[in-house]
Amino acid sequence: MDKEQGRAILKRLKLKVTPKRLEIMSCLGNEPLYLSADEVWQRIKLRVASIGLPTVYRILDELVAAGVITRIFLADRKQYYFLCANQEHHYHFVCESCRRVEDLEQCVFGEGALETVQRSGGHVTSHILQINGVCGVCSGPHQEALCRTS
Amino acid sequence: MDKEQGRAILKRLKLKVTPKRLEIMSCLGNEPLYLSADEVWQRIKLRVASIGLPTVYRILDELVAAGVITRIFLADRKQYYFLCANQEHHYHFVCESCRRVEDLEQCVFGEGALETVQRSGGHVTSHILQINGVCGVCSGPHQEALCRTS
DNA sequence: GTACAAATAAAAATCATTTTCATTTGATCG
DNA sequence: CGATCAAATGAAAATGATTTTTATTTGTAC
Repeated sequence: MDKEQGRAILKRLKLKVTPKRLEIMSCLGNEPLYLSADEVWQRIKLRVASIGLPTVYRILDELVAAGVITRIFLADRKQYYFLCANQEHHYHFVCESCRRVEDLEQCVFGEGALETVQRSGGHVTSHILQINGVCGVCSGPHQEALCRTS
Repeated sequence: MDKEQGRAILKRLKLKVTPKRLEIMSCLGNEPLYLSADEVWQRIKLRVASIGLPTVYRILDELVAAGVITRIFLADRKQYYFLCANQEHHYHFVCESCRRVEDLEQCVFGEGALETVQRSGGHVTSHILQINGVCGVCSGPHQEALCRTS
């Protein structure tokens, strides 16, 4: 994710191309881990003078709403953000140890669920499918949780 | 869910049988909707003298940890709680309009996801599968969102 | 009944997130 | 290029769900 890609995405979304938006996209785009808003802020503060945390939240919300980044819910009630290069799959395996996110190749959202709802006249507006666990690297015998950030 | 059932559950969990725990289980057990901690509090306050909101949170956390009730995550960052009579299925369709929860008969968590993770040496510790939408009743032509609480 | 660990009340603290409002900045159009 | 205006931002404060702390009360087992 370079500046030009970021610029193109913002243009497509009809959002103004500002240095802070570019920095946030660049930050998440070059980061294999999911980050909290505060963590994004800490990282780009070094390069963008005087950006406030509320601005980070606003931009992250915009990008989530536009589908550019994914919001990840964990049990600590904090929200995390992840930019997935693969725009086709929307299911992730998130490692609770090293925070890396793996794409799940297969859509695991079976048809049965949709049918159950539709049969009774309802409709599905959204769903969350998130598989939590510990990835192969972190499960290795000698490096458990070694790659943990923070 | 009557007092005797609640008492049996607490005994099995090796938790003390207290009036407040019984009231909270009774409240959720007779409620077809998912409720916030505050809403549970509002309802049982009427019947249990002087129960504090922190106690409600503590008891709800215990019951979630024990698997008796389910925590529901919505976009408003509040946590909701639901007691599902069916202890066998763990997938729900939650109506964003009337807050009712429907059981999804079929396990929609495909094998593909598990295999992808296990092939790389990782393991799954938990997952969230929650389908949000509007149920058949609320989707009806003349009563959209009419049954919404609050 | 007694003893002791567990449960609770009450008040305050925590802290991620949002709001407000004044100021600045990017995009558009001449 | 400069003017214009809506959009974007900074800074500070507010919000509000949830948690912590500590002293007191209450189940439970003996």
